[in-house]
This record gives sequence, C-alpha cells and structure tokens, in this order.
Amino acid sequence: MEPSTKHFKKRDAILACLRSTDQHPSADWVYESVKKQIPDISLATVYRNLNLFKEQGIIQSLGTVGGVERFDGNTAPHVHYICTSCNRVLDLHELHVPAELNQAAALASGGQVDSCQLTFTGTCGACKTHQN
Amino acid sequence: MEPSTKHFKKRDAILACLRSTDQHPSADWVYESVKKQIPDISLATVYRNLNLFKEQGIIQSLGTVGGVERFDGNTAPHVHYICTSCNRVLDLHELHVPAELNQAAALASGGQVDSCQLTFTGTCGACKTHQN
DNA sequence: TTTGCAAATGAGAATAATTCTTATTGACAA
DNA sequence: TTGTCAATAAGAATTATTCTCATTTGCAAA
Repeated sequence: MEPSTKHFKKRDAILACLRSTDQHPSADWVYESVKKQIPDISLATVYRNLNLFKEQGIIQSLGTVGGVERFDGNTAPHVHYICTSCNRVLDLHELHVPAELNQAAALASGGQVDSCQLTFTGTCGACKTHQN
Repeated sequence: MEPSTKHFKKRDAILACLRSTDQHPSADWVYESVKKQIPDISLATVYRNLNLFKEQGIIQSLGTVGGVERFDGNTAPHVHYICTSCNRVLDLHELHVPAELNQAAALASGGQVDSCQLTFTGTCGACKTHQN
C-alpha cells in the first residue's frame, strides 16, 4: 500500500463520485457507489461530507425528490427537469434563467439573492413511451 | 350546531386554512392552525388531505425548506423567494417564467411539462437588517 | 521512532417528518 | 334502524437524516 495519506481519501472519493455522474444522486446512492471502492465507508461520513460540501458551496442540493435529498456536483447554474414517473433528474443545460429575473427577485425581496433554481416537472419521453 | 354535514368539514377546513394564508405553511402549521377551530383534528388527517389535494392538483408543494415540506394553496404559477435565514417564503407575483422556457424544456426532455417552479434563495431584507 | 493532537471516521443510537394500520365515527340511503 | 362506505383519530411504524462518542488517521514536534 502507498505510503501516502489515507485521510481525505474518503472525502475526496465522495466528491469525485458526485462529480463523475449526471445522476443527481441521493446520499445513499453515493454511499453505495463509493463503497465499491472503499468498503469500510460509513453512511454518516457521506452525509457529513455532503453537508460540508454544500456549506462550502462546491456542490448543490436539488431539494428532495420523492422524499430523499438529491445532490448535484455541478454548481454552474442550470435548469433541471424532474420526471415524476421515474424520479430521474435531467440537466437542461441549454436553458437559462434571464438575468433580469435575478435582479427583479433581489429587488422584490428587499434582500439579496444567493441562488436560483428553475425546475420543470413532468413525464419524460422515456416514461411516456414505456408506461402504457 | 348546524343540522348539516360534519363530514368533509375537516377536509374543507384544511384547504381553507391553506388558502387563507400566504405563509406557505408546513403540515404541522396547518395542523396547529386548524386545531384552534376543530380541536379534535389529527395530524394524520392533515397529511392525508394535503397529499390528496396535491394529487388533485388543487394545491402545490414547494418542496422542503429546512427539512419540512411546505405547501401553497395558490396554484397559479408564480415565483418564490426563500430566505435561508428565517425560512420564510415570499411570493414574487410580479415575476414570471417566460413561456419559451416551458416549451424549450418540453422539447429538451422529450416529454411533457406538467409544472415549473422557479425559486430564488437568499437573505431577505428583514433578516439582513436585523441579524448583525 | 515515539508521542500528542486535531481532524475524520464508523457504528449505531437518536431524532423528526411522514406514512401506515386499525378500530371507530359520521353521513346517508334502504 | 340498519348497512355501507368514506373519513377520521390515535398512535405505531417507517425512513431519511443527524448526533454521539469512542476510535483511527495523518502529521508535526520531541
């Protein structure tokens, strides 16, 4: 085994896992995924580090889908589409929230705007063809 | 007491409560609120009926804020602003998601768009002045 | 090498929001 | 009255998430 650090390996693995997928995974998905390489990782560690990353602003949360929180390693602002049938989350990179809306929101709220999230929900193409 | 129905009174009270406020309440808030008029109401009834209303599309969910789901009796499309300091949710009625984005989302997803939700987060004016 | 320390972690307990179960109640029609 | 069925209360059960605390790790200093 390498002589090098073992510390931070897990933390890094969690971040790498999140960044290596476009699945917008849940904490549990990340846990199961990282466990394949690092079998002795704990679910608590995954939650702890995901929350840490969130505070640091290097990942973002999509909120909960079907009762479980979903994360996104891509912090660049982009639009999401959630299929309520299969609970998959798609990135709609080509869409953007007009900057005027941001400014108008700051004005209307009387405060500052830290982030904005635009999410469409519906039944995705795959589900529409399969499900009947 | 009226000779009339007692059935549906609770269900109606829950819906009326939600529609009478702009607080975007949680299930628990609705429960506490309705309990003042109908002391023998149960929290389970509130959850059950809120979910029913959601399925019927006569109310909408904002998703969870600080770990609890928040509801909105106003189903007209409008934009929200969530203060991450006080967890209050403001309606930004004056803002609107451009219709082109809806169409583009449907196109990009390959499916249909049932709803769209635009949410800004930040620190509201009230919190900014108070908190330091 | 050894020691000390602080950060990171594992394991499982604890918490809290939400859902489920089951017996009961209310409305209404026969 | 009685039967039926939807709605409900109460609390148990579930489940995602957080917390606790003893242990481990990396690293720097002795």
